[in-house]
Amino acid sequence: MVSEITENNFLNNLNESQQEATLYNEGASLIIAGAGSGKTRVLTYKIAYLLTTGIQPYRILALTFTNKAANEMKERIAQIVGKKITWMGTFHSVFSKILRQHAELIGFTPQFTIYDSSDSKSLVKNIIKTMNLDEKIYKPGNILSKISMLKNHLISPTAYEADYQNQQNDYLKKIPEFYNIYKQYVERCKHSNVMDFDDLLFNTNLLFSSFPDVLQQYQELFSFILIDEYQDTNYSQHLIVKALAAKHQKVCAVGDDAQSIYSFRGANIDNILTFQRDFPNCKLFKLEQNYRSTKNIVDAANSLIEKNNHQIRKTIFSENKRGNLIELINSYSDFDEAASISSKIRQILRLNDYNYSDFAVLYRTNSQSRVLEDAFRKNNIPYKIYGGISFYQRKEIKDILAYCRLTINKNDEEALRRIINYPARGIGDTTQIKLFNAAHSYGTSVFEVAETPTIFNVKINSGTQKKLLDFTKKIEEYTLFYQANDAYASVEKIIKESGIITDILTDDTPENISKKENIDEFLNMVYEFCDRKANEGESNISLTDFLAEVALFTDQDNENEEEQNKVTLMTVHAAKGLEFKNVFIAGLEEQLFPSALCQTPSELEEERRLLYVAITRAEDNCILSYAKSRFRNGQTQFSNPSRFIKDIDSQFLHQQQEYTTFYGRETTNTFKEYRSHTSKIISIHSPQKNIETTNSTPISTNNDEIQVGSKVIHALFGKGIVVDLEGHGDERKAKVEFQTRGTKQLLLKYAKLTITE
DNA sequence: TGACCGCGTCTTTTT
DNA sequence: GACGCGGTCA
Repeated sequence: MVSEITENNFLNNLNESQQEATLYNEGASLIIAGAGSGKTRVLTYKIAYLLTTGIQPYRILALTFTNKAANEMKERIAQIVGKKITWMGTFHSVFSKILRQHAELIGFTPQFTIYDSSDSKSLVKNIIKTMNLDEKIYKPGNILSKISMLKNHLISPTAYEADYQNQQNDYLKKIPEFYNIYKQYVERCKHSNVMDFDDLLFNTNLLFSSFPDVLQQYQELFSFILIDEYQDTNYSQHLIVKALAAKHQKVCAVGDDAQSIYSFRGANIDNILTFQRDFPNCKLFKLEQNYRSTKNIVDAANSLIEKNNHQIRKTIFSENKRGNLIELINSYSDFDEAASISSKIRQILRLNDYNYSDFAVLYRTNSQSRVLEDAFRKNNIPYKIYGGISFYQRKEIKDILAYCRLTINKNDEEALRRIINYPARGIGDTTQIKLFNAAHSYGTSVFEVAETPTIFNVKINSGTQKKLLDFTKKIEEYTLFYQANDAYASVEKIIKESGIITDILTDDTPENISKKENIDEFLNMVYEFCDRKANEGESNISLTDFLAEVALFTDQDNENEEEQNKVTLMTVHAAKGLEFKNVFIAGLEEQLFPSALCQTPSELEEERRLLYVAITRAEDNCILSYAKSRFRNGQTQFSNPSRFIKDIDSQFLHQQQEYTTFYGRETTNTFKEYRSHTSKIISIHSPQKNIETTNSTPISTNNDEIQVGSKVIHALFGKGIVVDLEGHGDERKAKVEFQTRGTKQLLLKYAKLTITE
């Protein structure tokens, strides 16, 4: 009865193609949903509709890209049909829950803890160090991303070793020891009863393939599966979906190939195409009407994305009003850019009925936020900032979490390493090395060795032994405590008794005060977590429950209430799925957007998609901006406008008159500095709409032109003469004798030398 | 053992 | 500019 009424009501809110996509539930379907085409709405209504057909809420599996998206969708579904679906969240959070249920089958305990990226990196570093390898050759970051890629393709160390080609390649790349690092990494994670982010997916696949009865249990449980943002899933995730839906084929993937921006994390745009192959009777729906943006914004975005070769062709259109042209601001410096954006925000606010929260400034890299923040503070523009150092990455929070982790999982090596001597308790490097060595040779945990060092033939003096015992006893005490108390009480006890709070309160430097505030905030979050769980009907919310989720939290997940009416600052990646009335995209320059690290055609296409995502966040106004010079990596660098600007059809663009943005003293300095450096460039730029990026003279000299004897200018060291050259490609170094700063070795990749004659 | 300093390195995006 | 590392000194 109730369901019929609601069903009729909510389906009226959908257009024809949205309705078709919502109502088709006989088999597999793929919904290609253009930006702003009401994708979330379709997904929400589809789930709501399924619930009205009698499917139980716990039998729907809905996978989203962020926890936040999941929570919002859950709430909306509850509003529409009054039912709460249980299995909804990110791949990582849903499958970590499932893994806990069956952890023992694959050699873990249900209390396994989760390594975040910095824990993983620290472990890799440690392995490299203990293997006596050179960190310059075996760069932990590179090694880790290679490991991550392998795991995302389900290539275990054993499988890696089995393929002779791999060793051959590593040998050629001069990292022959890679396999051993990978092997050790996996072994040590397992010994530590720990999974990293990729393991959550890898081990789910392992669980399903090794235990068909477990797989079958979930195949039967989930009678319908929906996945959002399919273009950003990786192979490992794709296989999980394939396995779970293999029997009933009731699966619906929603995505937009044009918005695929996570290939660096292993996401594969082709999963969308593979999806159709894996589910042969898959029905394809396209949502092409954009409800979000003005015609100009949609047309401009279309004209940009057309320049990509690799894409599913579709026609996104808008029936909204034409709207304003995309505006293009150019500035002399990043500093000016920030000032221009501030004054532009003020201007739009004056002329229209907007709030601060209707504005967002998007950028390619987090480091760009700094100048913007300064300008906003100066201009009294309230702002909130996402990204950068995550709350959970702050030292004081990680320290507390490490105590918590060790409390429930004594094998968690990175947690132990972090706190065994923090706060300082006289267990120094020498002792620690002895403990770790013994643990590895006896194949036991470091914690166990620390408890009873003599059993493992570790020779330490009685003083140190006493200190170790104090430490392990303390942790054991927390363990007993958490088993009988709730998460809040446990965390509170740990904060108070571990000595962390005492250490921070010893003196009241501003850093310590802020640390104290963060700790209070953290405790508050634990409280809210318990509160929320209690409201959801769970009792005995323990530290394990909290830890199981906290590792997968991100900053976006805990929006503050006070953050209401503020301008949003974030990276384009973080803006995925969001929309704002007015969007600024800052730093549209070569070397920055597209990033200097993206060189191959496919990488450049991803950068272009990234800009497409950025532009399509805008509802009413979209303003692009670039600066001629930018303070980066400790020095002023010059660059040309982004090639992507000329990818946008000029009929949708309005370029502000050149060089109108002068703000304050700093600008004048920058301007002078700029002129003195590049007196040529000023005349190159014609004040026309179309910007010629291809013909403008590059500001820094092509490195190949530099020879021994070349007279050069360096932005910081001034004039000099090249006296020696060595290396090739990115490694190419020049020895330069500067007139006033002596002789320096410079990596040409970074030095940006200019030949003067 | 810990605090501090100076040097060199490296700079993308994040579940 | 920020960070990590290694060396030095108390």
